[in-house]
Amino acid sequence: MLDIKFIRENPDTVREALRNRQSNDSIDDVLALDEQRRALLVDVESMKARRNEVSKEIGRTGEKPPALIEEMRRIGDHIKAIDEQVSSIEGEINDLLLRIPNIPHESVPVGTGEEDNKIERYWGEPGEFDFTPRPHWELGEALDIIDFERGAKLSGTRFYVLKGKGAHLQRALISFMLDLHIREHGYTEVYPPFMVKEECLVASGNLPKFADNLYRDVEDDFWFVPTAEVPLTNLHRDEILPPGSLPIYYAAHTACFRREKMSAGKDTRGIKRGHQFDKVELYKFTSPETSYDELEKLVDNAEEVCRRLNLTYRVLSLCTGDIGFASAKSYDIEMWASGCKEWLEVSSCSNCADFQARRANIRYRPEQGAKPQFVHTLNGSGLALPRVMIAIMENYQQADGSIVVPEALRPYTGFDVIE
RNA sequence: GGAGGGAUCGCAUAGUGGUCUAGUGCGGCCGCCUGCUAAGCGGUUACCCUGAGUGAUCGGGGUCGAGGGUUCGAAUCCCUCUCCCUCCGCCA
Repeated sequence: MLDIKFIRENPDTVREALRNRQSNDSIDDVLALDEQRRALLVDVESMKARRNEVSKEIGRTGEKPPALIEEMRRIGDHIKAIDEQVSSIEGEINDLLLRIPNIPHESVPVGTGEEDNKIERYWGEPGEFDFTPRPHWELGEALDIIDFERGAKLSGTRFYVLKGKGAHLQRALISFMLDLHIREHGYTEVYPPFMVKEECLVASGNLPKFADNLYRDVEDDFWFVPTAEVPLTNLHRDEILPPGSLPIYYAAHTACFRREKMSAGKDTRGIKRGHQFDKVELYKFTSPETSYDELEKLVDNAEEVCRRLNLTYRVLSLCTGDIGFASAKSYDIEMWASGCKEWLEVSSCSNCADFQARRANIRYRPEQGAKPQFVHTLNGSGLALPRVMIAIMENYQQADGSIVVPEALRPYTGFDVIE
């Protein structure tokens, strides 16, 4: 969330940021409430000061003049009443702040939607085929490595079963990606819970606004993670990291669970958008000074996966109208898929600056004795499994319907071709 | 799921209604002393909100797991919750 002090002091900057995001949010209410709150505080705190003074005096002397006790009783009632007002106003302020999106970084292109995203670079060429390349759902069924029918039997629409070499290929990809990031890019592997408490999703920015894309267990207040970003953000919640601890790099493989209600009917074919999918996530805690450099490195770490797999991709810088709620700046990586002939989003890499850190109360001490500051948090997929599976299947397919396994994965699969 | 015990300043502990402005030890930091180191001595040691000031700063409020309650006054008494530990049950 945004700092109320920053909003108070820079209302026009915030309003412009909201406009650029195509957001209807207003900061007028929050500013008015903030002013009310501070006025009440001045009032109630002077009463508390008086009460403390008298209590101390009674303690010291042991005398209890009835008139004074009577005054204190009245002051006590006033304090209680105003405290209740303050906490109710603080609740309102907080509710409002939690729904205001992050301010885009100055380097983010201004635009209204997807069409204004800026293409930063391309890598590789769309493959040439001397036959008509088939979409992955046809290949997957023919090779008996994806079972859509039984997936639906078990769990309904948007579920599938990976089988045989299909399941093995995904597992190989996961190990390959994790090993790359851990051995060569300096990340620490993390295996987090897949179910977390509500407060974790507030900290990450998924709640209160995006509850309709989340699965939950009401009885025990467990929410299924929509991405490993959620538990990773919360790893250091309510901590002050000691000097010298930044940057911290984490990589985690988890399943991700999403309702995808908003996009009902969209992308129902194949494995592009399921309710459950696996992802290797990259996450960084950094100082504010380095976070934008760290974002570039993070994107490059994710791109390296594409390059090692020899899969054609492009990188987009998302415009103000398209970046996520918590993000100050985001790059998407899209892989070309020859069968369905589209660019598939396999990674979204974001610098959330101090937006999540403020919600999660994650700070660091720049040096011994210095004041704590909010860290910057960054996240990016490295990468999302199903769409990489699609790209491999469709781009590495042969005329006979078999699929060649990318060189880099063979140590992990033990087979060179799926046929 | 049942029974019991616990949560205090970075760590360890003291504190059972007012002199707690939370003590002490360890660790950390600064200084002194001493050829060096160690020891010793002295000082220091959290976070949030808010008011005044251009500012270094100064004042006020709050925080003893969280939230409520009793009281003029709560680390301390009462209630609810969370987490940890021990035992029993169940279980991969």
